[in-house]
Amino acid sequence: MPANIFEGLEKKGSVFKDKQSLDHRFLPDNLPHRREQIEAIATYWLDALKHITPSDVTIFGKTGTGKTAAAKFAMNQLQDFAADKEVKIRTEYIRCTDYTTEYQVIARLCQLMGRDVPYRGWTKGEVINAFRDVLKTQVYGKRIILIVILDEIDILLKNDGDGILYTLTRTDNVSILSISNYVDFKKFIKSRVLSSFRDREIVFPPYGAQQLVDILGERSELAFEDSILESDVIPLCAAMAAKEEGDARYALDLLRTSGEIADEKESKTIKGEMVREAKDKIEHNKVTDLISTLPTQQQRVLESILKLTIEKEEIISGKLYDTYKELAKGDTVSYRRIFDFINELEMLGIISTNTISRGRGKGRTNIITLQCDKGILEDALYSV
DNA sequence: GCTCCACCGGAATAAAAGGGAA
DNA sequence: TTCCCTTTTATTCCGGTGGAGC
Repeated sequence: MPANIFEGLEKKGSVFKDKQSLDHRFLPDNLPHRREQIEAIATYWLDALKHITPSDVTIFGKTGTGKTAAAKFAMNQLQDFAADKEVKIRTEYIRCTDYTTEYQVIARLCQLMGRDVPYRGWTKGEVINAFRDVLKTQVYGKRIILIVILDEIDILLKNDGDGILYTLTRTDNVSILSISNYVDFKKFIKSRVLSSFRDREIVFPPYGAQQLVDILGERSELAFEDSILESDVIPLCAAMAAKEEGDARYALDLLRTSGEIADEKESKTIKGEMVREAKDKIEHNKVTDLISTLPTQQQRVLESILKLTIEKEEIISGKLYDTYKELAKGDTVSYRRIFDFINELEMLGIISTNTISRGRGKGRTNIITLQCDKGILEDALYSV
């Protein structure tokens, strides 16, 4: 009987020196090709050091363009710089996928600033009052300045309306840095709020293949020992990610997964073919994870879509609902609900829809197409 | 008992584009 | 050919219900 099971596994060795630096949440000391954007943020925030509430700032850009990293980077720099100055600046980061309503965000802010607030039971007004009360705290004889980063704000606005912006913009020592994936997220903001939300916009363009190579290069120095990577690995990861709209997160994922595959195969080096393998694996995991967290009814909808796709039927919304009713056997929700599900599935990128009109007498319809691999979906759906 | 909020569905309204009138 | 009409469904609006934390 061998000793501890971990002992044997630990001895196996690994291509990684520091795997964490390939995590997309890892914040490196240097963000290649984002200096301009970070400086732009810093310029707007300069006011805070003079004790003026900075303008609100909005960052746009697709997934994996470094928005969150740049914002956090700027935030840390500001904190460092302000530390020994006679000005009290607080910066708080909130991801709106974790705090999905105005109430939750405000309550979270109170918590972060040391005021305990219950999750439920209080009215929205009470929480807002508590929040404003905390902000009255004076340091060096002046009020503190609060900079709130609202990451993925489009989710919050879509879910809960623009109340959060209304509240925050009307609190005078608060500045908002919002991060959005979509340029048109302002359509969720009503004009009465928009007038007080005078934001400066910063756009984060997708990374090009060469820029991705630079990023991966820096990270791989942290993550791997020398001469682990074969020369074509990084360019391959970069090229694949560049195709995915310049998504650096995806590029890092590819590199990390390739490394894991190398470990599994007990290979001393990472080869180009492993990147291709990694690509399939990531796709597979993404879909499987996503689907396992979906509510039952939504899975049924997806099942219906899969069934119709396999039968090579053109999927229109009416037919989809029929199929769904068949599959769900009585335990159904209304078409109204399915409509929302379809939207959510589209947001997740599993399906895509195209509404067309068939002309006079035939009306409108939605054509739905599956965006992910049939086989992967089938596995994910029936393996749970 | 109060509030928030996720989930739900009915009803009203908007939209697209082929068909048919001019 | 042009332009408006029709149809059917997409989409929005809005209010109800019930569980959960307090």
